[in-house]
Amino acid sequence: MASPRMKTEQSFEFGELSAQDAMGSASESSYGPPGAVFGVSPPESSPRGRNNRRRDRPSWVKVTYTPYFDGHLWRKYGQKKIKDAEYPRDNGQTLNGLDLGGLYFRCSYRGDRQCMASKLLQQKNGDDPPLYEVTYTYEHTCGAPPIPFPDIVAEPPAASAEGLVLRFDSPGGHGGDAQIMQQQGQYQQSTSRSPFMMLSFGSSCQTHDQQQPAFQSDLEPGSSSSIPNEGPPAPPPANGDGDMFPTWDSFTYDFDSHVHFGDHTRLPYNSNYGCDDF
DNA sequence: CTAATTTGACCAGT
DNA sequence: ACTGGTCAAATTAG
Repeated sequence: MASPRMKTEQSFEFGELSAQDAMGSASESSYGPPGAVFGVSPPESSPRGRNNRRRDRPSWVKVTYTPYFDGHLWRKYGQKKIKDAEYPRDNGQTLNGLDLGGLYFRCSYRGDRQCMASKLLQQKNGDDPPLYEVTYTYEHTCGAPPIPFPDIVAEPPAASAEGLVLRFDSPGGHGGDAQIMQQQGQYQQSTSRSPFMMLSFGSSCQTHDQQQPAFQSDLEPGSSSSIPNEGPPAPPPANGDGDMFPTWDSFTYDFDSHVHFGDHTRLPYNSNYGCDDF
């Protein structure tokens, strides 16, 4: 074959979406595009850009400490050193000795469900617990509900302590709480392959039924953001079934005392395996 | 063996 | 022309 590249990408257009979340400040973040319109036609047209100009693509930014834990399974499909990126990635570490400023991920179900959700990770600062800016593009159309995860409470190292204490509180009492002492720039790596931070918790992943038609998200329990998607904004905590968490992607950063982010996910993008393993 | 990750190249958008 | 974003082949890990 002489066709080296055959790309079949998205092609629907959106009005205009810009990152209005956690812009430069880790005060709040949302997983779902604040004003995005979902449920658009599937991709089927110009291969790589045409109707879906980069500018027209729905995207929203999220600042988090756990870019890899957002409740969805991602597959890395590329990385690029962004010119403006000052920080390569994890605590100054490089991937295979490579300095990169952006990691590109796409939904693992893209091939199966034509889910074109993707995200771009960019380290925001070089702090000890590096802050990442995650630029999400397109909503998840795979229908895969975000994987429940306990709330994470990151407390800054004590006056004399050097480690970072991460507390995983389970909202619904899923028995998912653990304390991880993170030593200076020493994340626990699961596999020799994944250069990213991986934390192991003893939380049991719930068998998330596929009742969720489509992934939902909300900013905060208090602010009823209007997501023109469907269904009410994340219902109360997993009181009964535990389908979803209230603040799935809410994340509050308190420099005053501690970091609070309900950014839950289960496993690193490392694999496709869902919670069925737990 | 299968699947995911890595890496360089290519293409599109700005 | 440059940068960013995506793909696809190769490699590695599980």
